[in-house]
Amino acid sequence: MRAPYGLTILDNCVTCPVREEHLFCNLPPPAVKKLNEIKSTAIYPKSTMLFIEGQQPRGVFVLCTGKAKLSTSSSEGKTIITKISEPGDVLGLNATISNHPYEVTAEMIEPGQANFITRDALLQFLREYGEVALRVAEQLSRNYYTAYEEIRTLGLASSPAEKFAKLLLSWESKKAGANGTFQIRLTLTHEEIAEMIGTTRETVSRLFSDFKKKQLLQLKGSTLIVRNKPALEKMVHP
Amino acid sequence: MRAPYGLTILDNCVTCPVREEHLFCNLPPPAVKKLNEIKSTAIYPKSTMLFIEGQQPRGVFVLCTGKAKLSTSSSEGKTIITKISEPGDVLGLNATISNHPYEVTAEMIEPGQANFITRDALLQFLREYGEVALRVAEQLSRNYYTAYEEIRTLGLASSPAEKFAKLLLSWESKKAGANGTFQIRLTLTHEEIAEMIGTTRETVSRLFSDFKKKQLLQLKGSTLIVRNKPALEKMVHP
DNA sequence: GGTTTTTCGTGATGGTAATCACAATCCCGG
DNA sequence: CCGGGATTGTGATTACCATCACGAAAAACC
Repeated sequence: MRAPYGLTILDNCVTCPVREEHLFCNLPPPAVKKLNEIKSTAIYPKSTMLFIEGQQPRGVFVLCTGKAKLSTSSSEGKTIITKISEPGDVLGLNATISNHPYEVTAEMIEPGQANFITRDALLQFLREYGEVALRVAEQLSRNYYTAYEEIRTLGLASSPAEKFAKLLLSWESKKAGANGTFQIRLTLTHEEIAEMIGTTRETVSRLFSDFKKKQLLQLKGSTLIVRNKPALEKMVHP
Repeated sequence: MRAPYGLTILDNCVTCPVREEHLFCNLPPPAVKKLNEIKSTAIYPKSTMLFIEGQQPRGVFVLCTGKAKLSTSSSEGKTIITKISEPGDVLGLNATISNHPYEVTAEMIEPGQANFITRDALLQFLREYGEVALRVAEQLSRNYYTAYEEIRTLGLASSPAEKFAKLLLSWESKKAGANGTFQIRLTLTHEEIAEMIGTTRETVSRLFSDFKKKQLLQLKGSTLIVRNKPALEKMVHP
């Protein structure tokens, strides 16, 4: 079974091959069966807008492969990226549950597969499987904490350098490293990084230069190597 | 029945004399009865810390009278106020439900009465009355949207003046006004306003001067009169 | 009522990062 | 392999606001 863009469709993708803390993982078999009935799977190319800030919620997307960026914009075109979603994440949950307009725009930045579940089907499903509703509440709560962390970053950090350091550190978990060193694949542009920490593209460029000069950082192709994690941590809590 | 600080204790305060959208209002009588059994009512003087950021959640406070400010601080002492809570608000719900540490500090800024419900009792109560659990999910979702609005304010507004205008406008709902004019009681210090919009006390002082000079604002004692709402709106969406 | 503490107004100064501008590079598609 | 749009590096300039500093005013406290 071949899909466009050279990606293979995963059949059992609602219960993605992902970590167990995710919303639809480790469910009782009947719930999984039902989920598979109401989902619709598709492959989305890069730059696809899954949904746009302000739209009435149609339902949720469960990301199986690829990445999506969540952002919100002002009328003047200024944009902040609030999250880079990864496989296993559920997009649009808040809006769908509360029936408020989507509060963010979700755009694929790496092509990938996602399952869509309509609002009606999801609500019906939740009514049927109460234990999943509880998981939803927990997920909403986690979203809330993420939002709060963003508030702390934007409101409490005093300089772009501090926010940049914080962002770098937040990337560590992905690939556990050793003695104060870790590396990750850098898939974001400077522009996008700027939108994540509320500064300008030029400032991000200069931050990269500075951090390289200070031996905090190293760039090999698209692999970013953090060489001095303790120093970054000192910048965040000065 | 007299309480300290010249306030009268309201007996039926879980179902406060407040608007209907609140968490514990319009419940079926048995639920109300149960609530009255598990709550404990007290009057808190000004400056009381109901709970502090980072503490393990003990339970929720339902504010009946008075006001509380919710804030979060960095290690260097910089503080942002994320919300001024009013009668009817439920404080500490997210932390209590998810059993994460309180993400904010709640401090009374006007003395008032609140009902405390321990975490265990609340969870037990929610298990017993499923329909209330749904209300909780909705409340969590509302909290999330509030947090998101804060992110937009901190991340997208370009100048302190814009944030200040936005804050003033957000105060309108309290007392519906007429033709582009409304007034409110101003109970916050300049310092606190600064912490709400992420700037300094001095800048807030200067903003008040500027806005008065531009006829946007007027101050009579502690009553703040907004004289030109359209102009403020133009500042927010330039 | 007088004293202390908190809050407020306003000037002077400097640093920092936004803005503008343009060249260099990278990267993808044909 | 080549061309063109996207991305990145970096200098020069400037505006804006944080910071410091201090006195005045207001509020809280005995």
